[in-house]
Amino acid sequence: MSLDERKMKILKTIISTYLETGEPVGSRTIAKDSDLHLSSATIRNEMADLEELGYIIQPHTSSGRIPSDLGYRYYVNQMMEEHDIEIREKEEEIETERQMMFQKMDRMEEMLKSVADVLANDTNYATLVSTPHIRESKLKFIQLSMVDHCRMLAVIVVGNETVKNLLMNVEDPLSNEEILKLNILLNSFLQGLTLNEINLELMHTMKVQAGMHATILETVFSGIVEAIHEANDLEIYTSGATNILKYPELANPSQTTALLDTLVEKKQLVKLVDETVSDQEKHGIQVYIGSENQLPSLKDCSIVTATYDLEEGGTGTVGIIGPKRMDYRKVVHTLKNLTADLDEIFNKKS
Amino acid sequence: MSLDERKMKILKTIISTYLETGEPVGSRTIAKDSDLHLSSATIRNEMADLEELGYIIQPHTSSGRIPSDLGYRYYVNQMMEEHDIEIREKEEEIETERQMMFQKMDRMEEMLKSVADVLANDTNYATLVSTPHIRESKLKFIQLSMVDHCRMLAVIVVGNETVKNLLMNVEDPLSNEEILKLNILLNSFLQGLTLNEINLELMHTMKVQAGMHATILETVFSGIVEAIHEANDLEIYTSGATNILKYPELANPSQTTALLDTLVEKKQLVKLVDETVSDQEKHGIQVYIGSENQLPSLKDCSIVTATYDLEEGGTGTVGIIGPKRMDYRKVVHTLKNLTADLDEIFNKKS
DNA sequence: TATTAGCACTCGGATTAAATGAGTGCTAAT
DNA sequence: ATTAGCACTCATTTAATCCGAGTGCTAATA
Repeated sequence: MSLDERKMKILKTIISTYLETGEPVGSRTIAKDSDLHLSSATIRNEMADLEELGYIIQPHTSSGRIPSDLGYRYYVNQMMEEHDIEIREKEEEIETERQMMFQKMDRMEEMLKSVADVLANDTNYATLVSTPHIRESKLKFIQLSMVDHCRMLAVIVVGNETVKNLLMNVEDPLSNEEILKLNILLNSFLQGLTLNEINLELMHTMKVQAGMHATILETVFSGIVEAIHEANDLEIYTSGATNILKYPELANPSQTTALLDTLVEKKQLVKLVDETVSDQEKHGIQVYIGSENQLPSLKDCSIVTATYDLEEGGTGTVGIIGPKRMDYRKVVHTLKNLTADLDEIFNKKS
Repeated sequence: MSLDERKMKILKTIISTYLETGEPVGSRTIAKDSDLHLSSATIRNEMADLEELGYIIQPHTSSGRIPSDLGYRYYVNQMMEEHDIEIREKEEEIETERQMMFQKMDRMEEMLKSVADVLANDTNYATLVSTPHIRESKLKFIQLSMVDHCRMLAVIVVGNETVKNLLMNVEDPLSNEEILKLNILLNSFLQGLTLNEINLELMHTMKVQAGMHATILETVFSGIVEAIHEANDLEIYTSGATNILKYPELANPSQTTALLDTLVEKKQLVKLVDETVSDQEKHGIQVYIGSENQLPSLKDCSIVTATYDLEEGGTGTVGIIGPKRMDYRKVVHTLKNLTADLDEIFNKKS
């Protein structure tokens, strides 16, 4: 026994009906709704087969069937193969709204936050956006300057976007020439280096040349370490976490706490993002159904992720987290558009 | 009929019992627990009086009593008057833990985030921490510099802590002398000014002096506006939002969404913080019980807030949000200590 | 051989009924 | 002024019952 044409059709109907209603689907419903004209009895036989094959599940004897993870998986794979998804609803509106969103923001951080917000609003699921993850950032530029007579500011530019500021107190103010010297020293030695390439020997040489200002260098060095770490670390923004409470199957009190916790406290989500980045294919869109993802607290959810790219080689992630019966078509479509837009923005902007 | 000694004693017992158990308190319980030796019948009479006076409530005929908002209010006021609260449990441990927390952080932002986290962990309530709110920040220092041949970096220092960076593309690179000139121009005109004091006329004069680089000034100006706004805007960090699910009286599905939403999405919380700042007294500790606070979604919660001060005149808020039957003693005590520590840190550090 | 009609059976969920017990208010006695 | 006693209330628990959507199986049909 295998998946013939008719079984596939029935399976599809079961799943899409279940996506809409969230209730187990019975044989009668299908007999009426599907266009193949069969009696409920025949459908029942087929459903028994589908259950044996592992695509659907009966929550209890004498209830309709719901899709198993395998069933969802089949459905999603099928869907991804259809060469293009042509949902066009209100495309223009949405497009202009997005433009607005993008225009207003100048700092990437702010923009990504608002991407998460808008997305959560649009879809009614929880959303997740990570900052681009850059393998190994290089030091681009350093500048010291006196802000007032007892405080010095160090500005450190890493990679292409990250800027780190460091305010430090100094006992006696440095003259303009001294500052200038230090700046030249710092930039000529360090520009273009990664964290690994700044070694003890180099640091020693520099300190010798800096003479009496060696202590300042110390502070600057630790600032550099932090700046580079910061640039490498990925930040995660989430939004719409409470949306999941809208789906009764997820709102059961015992799990809901753990679920919300993972979404709000974020730390665990890093795993998800890492996973995403490592196995990308098909337009960078990934679908994780139920326990296909790493986090046990999300085992009753599905997660759809997409990646966007920075031209410098960084890769960020956008994800949607919802119930297993989420509207995959819409979600995939939305994410595709969104990441396309993001790609464009980041490349135009550079 | 008024609050005599005995009624007060009974009221206190009712409230503190209810704080522990969360269950309505009946007359028998009190007859046994309180040290005044009365029969349950007498207590019942007194309780009827207390109810008439508005201090307690009967959820339904024939159940015990629970405190009304007024009752809580009485209890809290009473408690605040007792000159000092002497909970000493594990004081040293906690103290060292705090030291750790403070040491590791250098950036204020990071530190405040972790304050919220630790606090939420310690208390099992939701917490809120706002960055200091400074009335009217002044521009302290501006510096332009070329990062590479086509990009210019503007560093803008506002108030005492906030630093804003602005990366912009320029068609043709400026020479060192030109940059130097612009820097002198900017600082000599703008240093020490607030947003109001930078007017059109001033801007015009500067543009004339800048000659061909007027367009750069434009960008810098809008950067300044943003930087000052950023410094004035208060940021709010929350943590432990899901803690509220631990209290059954708050976990009812219909309210819980709104509740979590306010905590997670933060925007509304600004109101709370504003309120706090405006009416502070008694060590800056404020207790808002039930609908005493502005936000309808928090009407079944109590909120305890405290303020900490920056020496430059900024004021930040730390708050705890929990069920009305929260452990007020502990919370007030914790907040007092915490803000004392924060004050110390910020003043030592400066 | 594939499909269908018919029927007995299952079982979760909703509805109803009764039992429980913590707690009250009131009255009469101390 | 206090207390013992009693009738009454009402949320909560438990059990009993009903309902109906849905199934699996069998025998009839095309």
